Amino acid sequence: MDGMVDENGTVDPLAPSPPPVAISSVGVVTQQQLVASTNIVHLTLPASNNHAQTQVQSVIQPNQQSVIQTAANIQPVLGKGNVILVSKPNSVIQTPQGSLHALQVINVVETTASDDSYSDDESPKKRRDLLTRRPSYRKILNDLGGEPKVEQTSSEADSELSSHSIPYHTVIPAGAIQISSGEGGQSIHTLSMTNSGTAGAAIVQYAQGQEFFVPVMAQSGNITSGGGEDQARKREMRLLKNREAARECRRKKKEYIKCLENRVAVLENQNKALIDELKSLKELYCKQKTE
DNA sequence: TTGACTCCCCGTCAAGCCAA
DNA sequence: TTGGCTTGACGGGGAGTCAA
Repeated sequence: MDGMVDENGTVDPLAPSPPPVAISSVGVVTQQQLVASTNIVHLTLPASNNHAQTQVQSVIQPNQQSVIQTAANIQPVLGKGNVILVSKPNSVIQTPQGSLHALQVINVVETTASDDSYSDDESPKKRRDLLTRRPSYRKILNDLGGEPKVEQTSSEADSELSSHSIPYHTVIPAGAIQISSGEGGQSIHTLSMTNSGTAGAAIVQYAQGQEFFVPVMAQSGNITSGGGEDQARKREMRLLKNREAARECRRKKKEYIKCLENRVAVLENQNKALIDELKSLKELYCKQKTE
């Protein structure tokens, strides 16, 4: 993960917690996106004190205390008595300088069944289901809060996909259309539909810098002349949709793997912190014993 | 330069899941 | 029950690397 520091951070969980802070004192750290009911916390620290805007992301365990790791450059921002609010009580923020920042809990929305992928108290039925088939990446990522845009408007999807040069198709009504690509709407293509006289629609598939591909989508019994052609078109449609679905699925899978890797990093640091704590407690105990 | 190897991405198929 | 969606599995192709 960008900006995540794995090894430098140490946590002192025994550090005294500051008294509860009024919510009004939180102004310096802006929560741009804090999904209290999910496991991922996105924070954007505002550009201040000559610091560029900084993003923090952490995976919060559903039923555990959690650790938020930060990059080195946001330590000055975090170190001035600011409070980051998360929905999980008793969590800690881990920074390369080893500072501990107490967290105050606000707006707690308890996780519900959306956490069933990882929660400890799964019903036997759910557990059985998980053994037979994994939940979809879309569901997992929605649960994690990493993919809030389940329903995209077509324009959003257009801009996102075109910006990544992903081949993309869309179903459009019959008639002439204009498609713009690039910022500011330059490079506008006008496309006349070959089936504009029919009631059918067409599928437009395009990618940045590529030619248009405009197959005609057959309305059942409308254009086709025989069952064989109809079946061939149906197959073509199915393949086209599945192609898109596979692409999307792979994207989700990569995102899911990234989330898991983040979680591993967080847990490793948490484990390291707990080991350190145990060590220091042992030392303290031995010291007191000898006195 | 070339062949072997690896990695990544893609398209397709098939099976399971799920909402209507 | 069924049609559409999701995803694991499989194979192919392109790009990069490395030793011969």
